[in-house]
Amino acid sequence: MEEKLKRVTLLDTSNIENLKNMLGKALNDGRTLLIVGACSADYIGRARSELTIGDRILIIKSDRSVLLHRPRSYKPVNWQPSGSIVNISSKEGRLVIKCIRERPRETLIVKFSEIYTAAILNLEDEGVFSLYASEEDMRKAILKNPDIVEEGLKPVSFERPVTSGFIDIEAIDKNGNIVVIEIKRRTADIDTALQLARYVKDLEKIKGVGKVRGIVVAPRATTEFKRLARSLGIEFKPLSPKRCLEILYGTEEKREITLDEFIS
Amino acid sequence: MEEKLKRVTLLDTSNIENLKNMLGKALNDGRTLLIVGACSADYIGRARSELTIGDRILIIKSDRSVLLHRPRSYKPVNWQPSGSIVNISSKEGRLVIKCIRERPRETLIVKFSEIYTAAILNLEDEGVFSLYASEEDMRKAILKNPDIVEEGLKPVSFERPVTSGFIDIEAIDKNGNIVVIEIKRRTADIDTALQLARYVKDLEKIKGVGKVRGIVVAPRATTEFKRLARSLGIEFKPLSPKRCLEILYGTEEKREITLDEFIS
DNA sequence: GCCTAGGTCCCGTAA
DNA sequence: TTACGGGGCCTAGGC
Repeated sequence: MEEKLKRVTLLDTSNIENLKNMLGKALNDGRTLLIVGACSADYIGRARSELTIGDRILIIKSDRSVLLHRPRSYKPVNWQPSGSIVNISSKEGRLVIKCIRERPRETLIVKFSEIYTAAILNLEDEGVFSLYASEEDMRKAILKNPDIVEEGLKPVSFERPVTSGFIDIEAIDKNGNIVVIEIKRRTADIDTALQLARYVKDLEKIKGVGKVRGIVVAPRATTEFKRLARSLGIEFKPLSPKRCLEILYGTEEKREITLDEFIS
Repeated sequence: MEEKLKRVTLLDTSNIENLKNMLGKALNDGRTLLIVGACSADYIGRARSELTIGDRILIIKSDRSVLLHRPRSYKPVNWQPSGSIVNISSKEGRLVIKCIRERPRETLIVKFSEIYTAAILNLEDEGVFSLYASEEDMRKAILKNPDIVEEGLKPVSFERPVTSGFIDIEAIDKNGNIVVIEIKRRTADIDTALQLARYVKDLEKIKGVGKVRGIVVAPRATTEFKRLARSLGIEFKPLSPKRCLEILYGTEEKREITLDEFIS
C-alpha cells in the first residue's frame, strides 16, 4: 500500500547548497515553499523598492506567485503575481531567490542572511470557493425583480457596450423612457456619477433621443455624489447587496440563524 | 547571559486543547502564528463567502491581520485586515479560529479538520522599506524641474484643494495662462481625463478666468483617453516615473549597473 | 496585446 | 467619522 505523501517537509537549514537544491526541485514538482528567516529585498520594475534586513515570511506558491510578508500588515511588502520565473540560488553561503516577471518586466530579489525554517508544502486544495453579494449578484437580483429599483421598470439589456464602457442595465420605465442603471455594491461616489453621466450621454447619442434617465443603484451615496448627481440630472436608488441576496435566494432567515449558531 | 528567544517554535499538533492554549498565549504576546492544514472557511460581512475543505496556509500576524492562502494565486482567499479581534478555540477536537472586525462588522471563521504544522514566530523586523517612482516622486521631479512638462512653466502650488478634490500641481505657463497638471504614474485613462476636467472647471470657477489649461502627465495614455482629452480640450505630456527618478536623484546609470551586477 | 471595470479591494490623509 | 484617490494595485473579460 502506497504511503500518503507528507504534506509538510521541514528542511535542514544548515547546508545552504543542499537546501537550495531541495527547494529548487520541490518548486519544479509544483510544491509550495515556505521560508522564515532574516532577509533583505530589492524590487525593480514599474517602480523600485529597497527593504533592509529583518525577519520575514516568504511564500512561493505552486503557481509561482511570490509573497514576502513582514510580521505586520495585510499586504506583502514585496511580491510577484503568479506566473513569474523563480530562481533559487546561493551566493556566499546565502540563499538568494530571484523572481522575474515579463510584461511588465519586473524583478524581485530576496536575499536571506539567516534561515529559521524552510519547508516544502504539498498542499491539495480542491475546495470550492463561493462568494455572494457581488455587484453581479445585485445585477441578477434587479433583472429578476426590476420593481426593487422602480415600479414598472422593464430591463432591455445588460452589460451593453457603449463608446466609453459598459452599461450595467438598460431598461424602459413605465412611461417609455430609456433608463440606464449603474450598480455599485459599495457607497456611490463622485466617480460613479461621472461614469453614469458618460453612459447616459453615449446612449443619448446612439438613440438620438432627447433625454435618457440615469439611475445609480447602491447601498448608499456620499454627499458629494448627491450634489453632483443633482447637477447632472442623475437619480439615486438605495439598495443593499444583502437585500439582493434575499431576492435571489429567498429570505436569508434560515441561513442567518445557522450562521449565528455557528459563530456563537 | 540571556539566551536569545527562539524565532520559530514548532508546536505539537496532536493535542488540540494544548495547541489552542499555546497559540492563544503567543498571540497575546504579540507573536505571529503560522498554521498549515486542512480547513474550511466562512466569511460574512460586506459580502459573504464559503470555502469548502482543502489544504491552506493561515497566517495571523502580530497586528492581528489574518491571511488564509490557498496553494495558488497572489491574493488570500479569505482575510481580515489588521486590528481584527482573533479568537482561537476548539470544538469537537478541531481548531477553530474566529476573526472579527468592527466597522465594517465582518466575521471570518476558519475551521481546521487537520493540522500539518503549527508554529509560533517571534519575528523582529525593524527593516526600512523605501519605494521610489511613486506619483509623489513624479510631482517632486516636476516641481524641481518644471521644464520637463513644458518650457517656461512656473509652479504656483501643489495639492491645492478645490471643490472636487486636489489639484496635483497648479502652474503658470510662459504666456501667463493658468495650468492644472494631473500626474499619473501609470497609463492615463478615461477617468484621468474626467478627473482633470473637473479640476479645470473648479479652478475656472474660482479664478473667474475664461480658460484654464489642463495637462495630464503620465508615461502613456489609452486611445480612449486621447479621444476624450481632445473633446475636453485637455493636453497630454508623456513622462515616465523612471525619468523623474533621474531628475530627483541624478542619472541612474551607476545604480543600474550595480543592480545589473546584483541580478546577474 | 490594449482597455475597462470590479474588489470583502487596502491604505493614507485631510476636512 | 466620512470621503477621496493612490496602488508595483491584481484580476477577469472583451475585443
